[in-house]
Amino acid sequence: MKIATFNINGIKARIDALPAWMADAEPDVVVLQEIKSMDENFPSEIFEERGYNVETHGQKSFNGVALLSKYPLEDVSRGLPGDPDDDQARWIEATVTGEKDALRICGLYLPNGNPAPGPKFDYKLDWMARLEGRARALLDEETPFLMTGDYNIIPQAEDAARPDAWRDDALFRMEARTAFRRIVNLGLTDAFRARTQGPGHYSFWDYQAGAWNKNDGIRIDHFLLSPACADRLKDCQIDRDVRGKEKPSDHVPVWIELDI
DNA sequence: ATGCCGCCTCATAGGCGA
Repeated sequence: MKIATFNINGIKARIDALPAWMADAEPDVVVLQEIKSMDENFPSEIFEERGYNVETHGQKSFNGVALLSKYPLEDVSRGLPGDPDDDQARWIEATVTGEKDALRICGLYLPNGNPAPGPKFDYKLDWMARLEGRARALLDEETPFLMTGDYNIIPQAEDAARPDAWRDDALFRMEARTAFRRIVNLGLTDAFRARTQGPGHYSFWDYQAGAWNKNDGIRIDHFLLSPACADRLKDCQIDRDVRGKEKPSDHVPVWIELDI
């Protein structure tokens, strides 16, 4: 089962590039972030015509996550538990069943948190505490699971071309990295780092200042796998070439292959 | 020190992103 995550930075702007990449990559499941669309305006038909089931959790103008899956999407749940006043659309989860086992797939768009310090950074840290709570709850269940999406976290210096430039940024500040590390340390596996070590692997390049041409990127789109899920990991890759194509998002897809 | 670029919208300027 091939599962991909992709922050598309607006479904309307990626109406050609997203299906083009999917036709090439042939993922079984796609976890989308920043659809920037309300549910009723998401062009589900485009994907349904290609054999995907579609579940969205959208909002107007900002944020928004979605699941596209060739397998049925069961027990769909929207919104990260822990704060009934949080109306930002950043979390969706569903169960898919492969040939061997069921898998709980959680799609997330973690808050950016800039400027830091400040209320937006506080919201990011609060959100990460809730994410840790959800991870703990899922670990108590029997179903293997993964949590994937745009984490807006640079885990280590090797995950940025210019780590010094990010030192005080909400994506790299110690409080944010520590919160991420605390979640991983529950027993989850960073799928990319389970397969590939060393610097120079990025999933985001800013539109500004020629970042792509200079390969001035950061790795902020991640797969965290539960122990039972990590046992099924066959591969994890970043589709970096997508950044150089026509009208790209500033993020590229990251995908895993699971024997499940 | 800031903007760079590109997304969005009760748009044509301003908020947001990373």
